[in-house]
Amino acid sequence: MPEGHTIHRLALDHRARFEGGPVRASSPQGKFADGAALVDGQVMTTAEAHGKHLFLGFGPPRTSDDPPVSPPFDRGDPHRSRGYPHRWIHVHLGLFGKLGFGPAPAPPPTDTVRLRLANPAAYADLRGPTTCALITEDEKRAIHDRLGPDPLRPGDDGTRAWQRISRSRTTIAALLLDQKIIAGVGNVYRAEVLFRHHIDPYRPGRDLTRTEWDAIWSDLVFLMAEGVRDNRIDTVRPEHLPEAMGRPPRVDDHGGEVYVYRRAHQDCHLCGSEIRTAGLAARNLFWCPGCQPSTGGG
DNA sequence: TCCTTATGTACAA
DNA sequence: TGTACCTAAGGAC
Repeated sequence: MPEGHTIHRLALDHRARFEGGPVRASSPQGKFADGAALVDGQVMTTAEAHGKHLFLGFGPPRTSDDPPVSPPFDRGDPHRSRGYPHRWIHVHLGLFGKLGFGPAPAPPPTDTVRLRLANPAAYADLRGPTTCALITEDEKRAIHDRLGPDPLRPGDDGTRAWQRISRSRTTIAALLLDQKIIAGVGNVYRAEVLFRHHIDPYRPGRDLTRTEWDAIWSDLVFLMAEGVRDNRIDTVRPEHLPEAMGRPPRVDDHGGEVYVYRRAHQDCHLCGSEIRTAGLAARNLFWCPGCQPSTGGG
């Protein structure tokens, strides 16, 4: 169930359990056997996310022969300043991938576990990723270079995205899923943020105003940070929650409250119109024709 | 037990 | 635009 918030949360969860100590790595499924063998016994130096991409950093353990490391060179990561090739495991969950954590002792893995990481206290099992590969620092940089700004990355802002959106004839719904333009937004946040800002998903990017885009960006910063904190997507404002409006809560396998995502043919919580759905670029789009009217001309 | 579906992406034609 | 890829859950039989 991965949009950007999931991946940033996974980076935090890896750091909490593994950062700074040696980790055992294995690939019970076998498809990542070579990569797992290369990082087995190394120290996880950090874990970070950009959009839906997860990067787990590894370096050799320090020994008593190693010189002490002093700031500012360690940057919290002595292994990267000692001339060793620092390695990364690049993970992309795709549509089906999952990462599950548990306390030690780890149970016997099933044969779908692509990568198991373990230390004396915890384990993590990766299943079904679209990508799990060992990469270099240069290869990692290339991935960052082809991704747009991420609402969850400190220091990123929406300006770079706006430069492309404001010149594009492509619909805003398609642009929001284009990871080169903005990284981390998936099908749920796309549908929900357009609803929250009353924007017709079919409007061309260049018909948005700067003010509208800035509001969308800052709303994504807010919503996705909440998503990291709660580990789920909730997009309904307090005054529109089931308790506030006296309607039954959503019964669904995703948990969070939403306005339009996967609510096709149901009534809009706010205006009562029937929520619509349509295929757009091989994904299901959801919107409310009442709250997100086409602005004419298009 | 089979079929469908899913919060994703890449590549071919 | 279509299709391939990866997994698991839920529903229909």
